[in-house]
Amino acid sequence: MSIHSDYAIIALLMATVATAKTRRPGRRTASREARRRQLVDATMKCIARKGLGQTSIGDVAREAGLSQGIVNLHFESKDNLLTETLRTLANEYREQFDKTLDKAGPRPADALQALMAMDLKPKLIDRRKLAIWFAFWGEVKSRPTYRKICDEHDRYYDSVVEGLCAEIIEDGGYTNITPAAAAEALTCMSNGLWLSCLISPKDFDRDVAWSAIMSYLANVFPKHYETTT
Amino acid sequence: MSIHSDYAIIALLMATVATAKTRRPGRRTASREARRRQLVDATMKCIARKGLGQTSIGDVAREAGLSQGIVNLHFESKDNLLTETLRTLANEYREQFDKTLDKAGPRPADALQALMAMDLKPKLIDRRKLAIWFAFWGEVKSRPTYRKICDEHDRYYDSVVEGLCAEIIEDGGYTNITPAAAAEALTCMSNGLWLSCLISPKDFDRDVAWSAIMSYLANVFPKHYETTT
Amino acid sequence: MSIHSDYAIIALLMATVATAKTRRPGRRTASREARRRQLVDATMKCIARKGLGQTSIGDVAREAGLSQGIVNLHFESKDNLLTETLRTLANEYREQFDKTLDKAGPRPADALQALMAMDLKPKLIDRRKLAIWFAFWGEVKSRPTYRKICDEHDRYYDSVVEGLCAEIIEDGGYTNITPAAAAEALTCMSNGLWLSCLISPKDFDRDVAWSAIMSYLANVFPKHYETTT
Amino acid sequence: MSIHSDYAIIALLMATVATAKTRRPGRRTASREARRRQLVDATMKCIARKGLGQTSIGDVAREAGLSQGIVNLHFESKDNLLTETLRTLANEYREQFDKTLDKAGPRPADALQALMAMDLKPKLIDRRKLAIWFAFWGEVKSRPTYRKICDEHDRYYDSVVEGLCAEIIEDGGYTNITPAAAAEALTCMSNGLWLSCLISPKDFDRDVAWSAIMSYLANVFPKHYETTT
DNA sequence: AATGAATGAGCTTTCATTCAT
DNA sequence: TATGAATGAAAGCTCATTCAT
Repeated sequence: MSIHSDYAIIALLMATVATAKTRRPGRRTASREARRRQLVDATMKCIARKGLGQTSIGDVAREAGLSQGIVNLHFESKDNLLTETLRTLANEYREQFDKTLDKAGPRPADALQALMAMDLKPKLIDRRKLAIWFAFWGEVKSRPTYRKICDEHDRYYDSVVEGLCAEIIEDGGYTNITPAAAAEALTCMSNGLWLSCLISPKDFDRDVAWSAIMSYLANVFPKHYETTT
Repeated sequence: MSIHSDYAIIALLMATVATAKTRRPGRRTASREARRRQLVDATMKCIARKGLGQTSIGDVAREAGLSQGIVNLHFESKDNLLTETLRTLANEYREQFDKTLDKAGPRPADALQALMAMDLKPKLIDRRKLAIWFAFWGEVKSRPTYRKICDEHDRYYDSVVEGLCAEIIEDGGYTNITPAAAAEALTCMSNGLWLSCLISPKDFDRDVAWSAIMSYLANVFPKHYETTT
Repeated sequence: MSIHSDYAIIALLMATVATAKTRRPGRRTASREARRRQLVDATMKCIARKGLGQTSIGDVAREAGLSQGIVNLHFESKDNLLTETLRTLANEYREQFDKTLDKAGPRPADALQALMAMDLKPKLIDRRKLAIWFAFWGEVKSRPTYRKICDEHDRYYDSVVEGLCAEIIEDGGYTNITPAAAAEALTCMSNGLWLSCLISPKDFDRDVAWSAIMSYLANVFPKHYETTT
Repeated sequence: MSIHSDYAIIALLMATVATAKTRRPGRRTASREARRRQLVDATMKCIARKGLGQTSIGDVAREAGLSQGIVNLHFESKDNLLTETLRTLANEYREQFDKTLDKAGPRPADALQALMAMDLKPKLIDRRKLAIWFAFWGEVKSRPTYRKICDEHDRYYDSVVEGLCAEIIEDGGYTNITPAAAAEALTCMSNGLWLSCLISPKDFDRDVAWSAIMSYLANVFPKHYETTT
């Protein structure tokens, strides 16, 4: 991990360590974890294709090529499966996030740009994944558990971005903006771009999206980013 | 309507005029429309409280203080009710939007700021309303009808904002940004702020959100907006 | 009426005089009867098209171009409507039957042949009418009222046919058969032909059907009917 | 099988071999088939007692002593259950039919008489079974699937009877009738007798019915059947 | 006499969950 | 560990009937 991950580590400590599952050591554990992951993957496919409300336990089992009872065997309830799916989704994102941070090199400006770019990468912004995120966000209000997971996930993201902005602001001696406001603007832009991509996939233009982000960076942090209209 | 509504009118023409229903004049029409509206309102309340997937036709009827069969009597299917609800939600937003545009006065910069402010107004950004938007966005991928309505709605918003940005850019002779990129950045920020508000209501700070938006405007259009950190 | 109608009269007396409705004399009576008949006709169309089980009161009202509540206003219940429809169906048949008998002339053999021919007439044996008969027969077992009406109707038919056969047998001095058996054979054949027409409309051949009946008459009453293979 | 079954075989080939289901061999198959049959039996009982239109899926499940969901588990829809019930009814009849043909011995006249007798046998002509046949016939017009099954069933019956008549006619050198007409007359008489039995069970007299049929045979095929008035 | 909005019971169907194998 | 038959609660929808207008 690079130096910037310090923020990541802090954020990690802030967040409830929800992923620390009780892993019984032993022969069967691996197989058990594999089955769970297989089911979570099947769930994601189903949600992306049919939507969260239309995804039944039977669909998931069929998608995974297994039998009816399998989900309750491994997750005890549909609720657990969905929660686990959301957690996995968030973890996957975080892995990408941390990897991106690692690769970006030591300069905060590069790291920030790399993170913004990541959110627009075709792999991540593919509509199926977006659909899953929005499916869960759609239930956030009525499902405290989902809200909590998303909240942790967001806080982690925000804290890293805010840290990077703080470094850049300090480095550039900018007085036109606070780290918090800059981070808020950037993260919100990212999320908003996802919505555009979900709703108007045909009109969605990665270049315009990218120039929207870069125009912000170039105008707010002119010493660090060049205007490239 | 002020001068800025020209964009609104253009956008209006672009959008399918879905609301032009054939209303037979007569005694019962009013009552019938009122019932439909009553049911749509009840639906919104239910979705906000329990989520879209957990809202049954029975819940809606109970919320409205009417009988089981009432929804199918007036909407023929749950699907129609939900579609109508989304449409009503979008129409309500548009009314607010147009009214805001009207009140803002003749200067594009004022109009743009007023629109941004509107999205943060407690009344509009109240979590219940947000929850409904996200509930529908969560189904957009698997429900083409929802997608279409949201798409039209977004296009209207975008076209107006882009028009305002174009006026401002021309007026200020800005070369650092295109109208499209500025509009994309602003609309995405708005949507992203909604997500923050939905997911982290306790941490959501209207002032930070507002300064995020204003910092963008002040930096991108410095001749039109003052820095107010 | 011709002489053969004596049997008709006897049968008539045997049958419960179910059709004697309480007709209040007065201005509105005619209009009221007309509405009832209009609804009965609409019912027949619906049953022919969609089947008895799939015909709702709403369908009937729509077919008649009237409003929802009209059936209950004029018949008090769906049950009454259906019963009245069956009665009307039977009455229509009887009118045809009596008219045929009237036209057939004084000789029993001619009358019998004319009745048999009537059952095969395109107008009567049109599949829509058959469908209605079978729709009611299908419910006979579980609906005593239907059974009663059909029973009366059949008894009338049988008694006339049996009477004609008796005359023919006496006239020809036949010893090979009883009137009851001959009548049973003929009426059953008629009904059975209807079933063929209903089930295999494309293969149903009126000529074969007619020759089946005539072969019976020619062989059983050789002095009265000629073989016409 | 006796020699007469040749016709049965031909007819069998003509008919769509709908019963050849893909039965996966294995443990559960037997049990699954048994459940389906149990449900079909329960359906027959319900239809006989309450009529087709009044038979709900819940009634069938209760009759079978099982739970609500069982029918949709094994048949996927009520429609499938009813279709399967009709098919089973037709198959049962065919089994009886073939068995009767087998037992009747080599002479066509005997076989024909045995078939006619079979239709009047108390076991077969019991009103409950008749009610089921008529229940389905009542829906034939509006349900193409029912019509098709009944059509196949009838064709089989007809082809066998017509074959027997052809043999008898050739053997006796009869010129008074064609095989087709004779077969039509006989099958129609059988069906018509069922209707009598359904509608006027108290007046229905097996002896009269039988003498109606025999009178036909004796008069049309005098060399093969004796007059027994 | 006629309408059509409203009701609520009852239907078919779906589906999370249980459990014997 | 895995299966899939079975359950039963709950869902959406239909419809005969009622009733204010």
